[in-house]
Amino acid sequence: MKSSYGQYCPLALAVELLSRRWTILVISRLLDGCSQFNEIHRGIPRISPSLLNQRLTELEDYELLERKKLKGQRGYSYHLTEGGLALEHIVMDMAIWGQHYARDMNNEDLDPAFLAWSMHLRMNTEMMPEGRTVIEFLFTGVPHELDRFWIVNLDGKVEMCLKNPGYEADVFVFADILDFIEVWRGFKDIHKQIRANKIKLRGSPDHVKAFPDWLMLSALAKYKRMK
Amino acid sequence: MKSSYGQYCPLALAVELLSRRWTILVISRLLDGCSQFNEIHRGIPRISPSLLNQRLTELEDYELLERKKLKGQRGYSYHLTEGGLALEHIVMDMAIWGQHYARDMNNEDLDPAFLAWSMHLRMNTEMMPEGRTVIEFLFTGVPHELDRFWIVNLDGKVEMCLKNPGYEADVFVFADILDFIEVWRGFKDIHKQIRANKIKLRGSPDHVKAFPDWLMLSALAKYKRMK
DNA sequence: CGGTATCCCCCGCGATACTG
DNA sequence: CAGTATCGCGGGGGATACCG
Repeated sequence: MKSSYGQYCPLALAVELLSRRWTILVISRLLDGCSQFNEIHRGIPRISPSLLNQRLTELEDYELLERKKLKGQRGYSYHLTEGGLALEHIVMDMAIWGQHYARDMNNEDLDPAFLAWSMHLRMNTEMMPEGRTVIEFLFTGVPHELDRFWIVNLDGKVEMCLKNPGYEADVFVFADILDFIEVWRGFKDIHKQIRANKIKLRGSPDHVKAFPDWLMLSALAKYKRMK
Repeated sequence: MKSSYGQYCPLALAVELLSRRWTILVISRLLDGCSQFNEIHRGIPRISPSLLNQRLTELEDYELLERKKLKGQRGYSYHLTEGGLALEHIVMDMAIWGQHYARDMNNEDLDPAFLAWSMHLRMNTEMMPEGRTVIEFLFTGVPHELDRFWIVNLDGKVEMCLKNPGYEADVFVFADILDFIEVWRGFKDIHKQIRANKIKLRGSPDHVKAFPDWLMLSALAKYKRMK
């Protein structure tokens, strides 16, 4: 493979693999515990299946990943090896660095599918009602096909839906996607944004009041932006 | 720039910049204290000047790097900003990870120019004679044009030469480049390799005896290979 | 020395369709 | 669902020459 740098330097050897497009993101999903193909894919919606498969194969070739045949169903289960797991603190530090210092977001970066995926992993189900709770998000500032999604909590098990799940929503959230993501990333305070009418909630008063506590926000929200 | 991932995810925003070819290596040289163009270039011999300049410009655009006009001479002085310096532990951890887990070297990775550059930064001048000491390395296993280089210590100031510096060498080192790099990286013991005749030294007995102590080896040599 | 400018090739990647 | 296969393009980057 000609991504090589022609140097024995350990940093160059590391970067040769890690700097391939999507690779770090794939590893990040694996570190998050995703173990099946489509599970990984949902967390990286914009990679093509063929390229995802290629990346997984490369990681396997480098012995950072093992793929095991699943019993009883098609497909494989993917798990990082010791070498892959050893990347955890590097990937986390890169994410924190990104939160601190990476460029500002622009409109191209506001993929709702990824937001939905992130959110469904970080709902504070302890604070949510028992049984089924359905939240419908309706965004402006995104293409029509992606302007809404649903988060469904059923007794602690949270799912995301990009298509109408068929249940009536308990809470509706209206916002410009940028405003919402700024809250999600910890740049703005949700209560202020609600008061400023940047985020509008509809539903029963109890639910609407409780809603802000249902969101744990991005795991990186606690790291403040530098400069 | 279309290296974007279409995600607001801080990790994706970080990787979008950091995973460009050569970028991490450029940052690494800057972290090592290289501040001028050709100084950086010597530490990354295989990048083309135009691409190096492009990478520096990108880092500047992302405000990780400042270029200041030099007074009294052409060119600029390059310095990492706070955001760039904040990458230090990430880059170091990646290098350590590479030493632990990256793929094995092969013949394509054994660039003598880079070895020379690495060595001249890590000579133990305290252990070397006063005045001028010239070491000539002669390697097998590399293209003829690059099969020798010189390391010159003059009272603690070490320079590397890819062309004959004109001084008679005090010590000659003959080795296959792979054998030598395995020592340099800490995979093999230099004394054993000398005894096994894998590394041959010629010169005055005092110099030959002292030579192993002149090398500090790679800064990563202390990290042992895993698996 | 310290960069710029140009040219062109190759292949990485995106898109899409397909299959068990 | 869990991947495979194919195809075509765009531009990233390698090589090289140039310039003050």
